[in-house]
Amino acid sequence: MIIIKIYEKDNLVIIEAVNDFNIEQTMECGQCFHFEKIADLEYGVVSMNKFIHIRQEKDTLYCMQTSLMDVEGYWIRYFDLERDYSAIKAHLISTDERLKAPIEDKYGVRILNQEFEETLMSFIISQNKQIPHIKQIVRNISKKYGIFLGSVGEIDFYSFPDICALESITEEGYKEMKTGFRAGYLLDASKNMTLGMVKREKFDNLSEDDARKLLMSIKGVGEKVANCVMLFSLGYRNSFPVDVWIKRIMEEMYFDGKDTKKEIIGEYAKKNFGEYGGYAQQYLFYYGREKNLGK
DNA sequence: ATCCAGGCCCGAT
DNA sequence: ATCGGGCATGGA
Repeated sequence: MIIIKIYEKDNLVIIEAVNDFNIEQTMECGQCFHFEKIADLEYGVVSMNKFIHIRQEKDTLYCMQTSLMDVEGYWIRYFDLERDYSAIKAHLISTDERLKAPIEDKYGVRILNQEFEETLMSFIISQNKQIPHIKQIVRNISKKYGIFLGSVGEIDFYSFPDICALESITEEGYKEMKTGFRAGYLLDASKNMTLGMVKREKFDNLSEDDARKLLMSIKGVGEKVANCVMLFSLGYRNSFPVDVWIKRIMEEMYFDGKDTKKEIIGEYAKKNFGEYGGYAQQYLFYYGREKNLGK
């Protein structure tokens, strides 16, 4: 049972008694590309035409440039603060001792509930790119096609274009955003969304396999991107994306350092981590990437 | 300079 | 079914 206290004071929204949460770990672990670090444990975050300026001190979150309504109605769920991560972590460690170090080191990671459209577009952009480049492209697209939401010092924040705004972007437009060969993929994704073949509501009652199949009907969306979208925006917390990093990390930790196909790694995760696969993946990914595991 | 990045498509076996 | 080359762009 999770009990957090939310109230308004001096033009701030304060969230108290938050456990298993670290704003830096949650933002920097690689699941999200639309935020800026302001200072230690202080971030500006954009999602769904909303902006929040948030600072953490121990188990208290100070929310600025937002409202009580948005914190209660949107950000609590965005940061996944209503979920009992102590139980999740205890379960994972009890099923696999090897997860203990990653989980204890990255104790404050939470899987965000991100907006579907932006997440899909962002992870299409992510292929064959490094995280800073991905952030830069998302920033550029938002600045050109989104809406100004606010600023902190010199840093301006813009919304990622909604479906309506996406409709106006051509393949040339995406290329101007330096998306390279992904421009055609992005166009196909936005067409699928504006024409209604792929939209958020369609996933409400879809099995994991059907959801993945639907996402992969978009050109430029393979298994890895589909799994990321499912995990980070559609609530499929069992989804275990296997990228080059997770492949290396899993080979080192679970396959005796031997070259192993992504498919085999995915099957291993499904069998051993089950419903908690997504959490395991994120602890392993963040921990392993920072420690350069397998390289 | 060469290599590679939170991959995927496509054509050749 | 599986494998490898190619792909835009930018940083190490």
